[in-house]
Amino acid sequence: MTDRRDNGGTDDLEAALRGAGLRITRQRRVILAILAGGDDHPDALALFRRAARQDPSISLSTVYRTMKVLEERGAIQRHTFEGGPARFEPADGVHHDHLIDLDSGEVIEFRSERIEKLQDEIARELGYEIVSHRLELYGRRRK
Amino acid sequence: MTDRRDNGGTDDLEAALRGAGLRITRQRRVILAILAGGDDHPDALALFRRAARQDPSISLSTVYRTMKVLEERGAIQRHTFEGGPARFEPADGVHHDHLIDLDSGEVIEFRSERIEKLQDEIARELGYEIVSHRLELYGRRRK
DNA sequence: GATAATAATGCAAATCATTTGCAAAAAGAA
DNA sequence: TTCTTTTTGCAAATGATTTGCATTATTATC
Repeated sequence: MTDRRDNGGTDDLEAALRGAGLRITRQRRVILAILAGGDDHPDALALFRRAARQDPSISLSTVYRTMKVLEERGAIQRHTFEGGPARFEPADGVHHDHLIDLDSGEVIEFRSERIEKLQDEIARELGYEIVSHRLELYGRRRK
Repeated sequence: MTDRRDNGGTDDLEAALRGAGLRITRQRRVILAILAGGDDHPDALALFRRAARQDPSISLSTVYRTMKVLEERGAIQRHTFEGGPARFEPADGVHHDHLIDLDSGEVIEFRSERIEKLQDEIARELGYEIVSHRLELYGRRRK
């Protein structure tokens, strides 16, 4: 059995993934724990570096491959903010949009029922059905 | 003097760019005309192919370089929709957001004063000042 | 219009983020 | 433990975009 320190509640996720036919490898377990543990939106390289601290043998390809699999299974969400590389966050189920701090790169999550509703209206008026959307605000702290 | 067929009103833009210290080269003139002429959102390669029809000597690097310069001067806008390469559109001055048809790749422009206002409110509440934003709806035609 | 100074071009090579082929290693089922 | 199949690490490939450099073209000037 692996160690029993708090893993941020990844056990059930692991079970779900295993149930979906995925193998829970040492590297996947490490990555899952990092995702569940952090509250930021790391990119593949950041994830790789953090993972490498726990398991120096892990490779960047594995991080990318794992991200792809997790995304397909709906376990994480991938965001590609202006400019930079893709950044990931565990899918908590509740949809939200993002405000990116242009100075620090920090990502703040928010949610607006009213905006969501307006988006639907607009799409409908144009004869479309929304499959997904992306709303990102880029700004700086007001002093 | 070059030919005098309709150029979609690029003359004033050319003048403005020249005034900003830019040289209006044969290739830039071609690219400008294409941008002004089409009402879609072509990517660099599409732009390159269209330009090559009028001037086979043009290179893809020049297209990229021109896009960068035009963007810096505010003459065009660059959009990077999910997945694909950057796509460009002449900056008409009026801000708008985009609805991308997932089946055809077609881009429909729209504008919602109410959404803009809500975005400002949200940013303000979070202690931020919006510098730019991006709102993209991805959907399919409702049948 | 000729000329000089400087910006822009084409090409190939470089870069960045990400993906992929492949042989070796590990996971899960039996 | 054994077998089958997935996953891994590594290196090489990819796709989009950028860049170095020698050459060419544009524009201000005479």
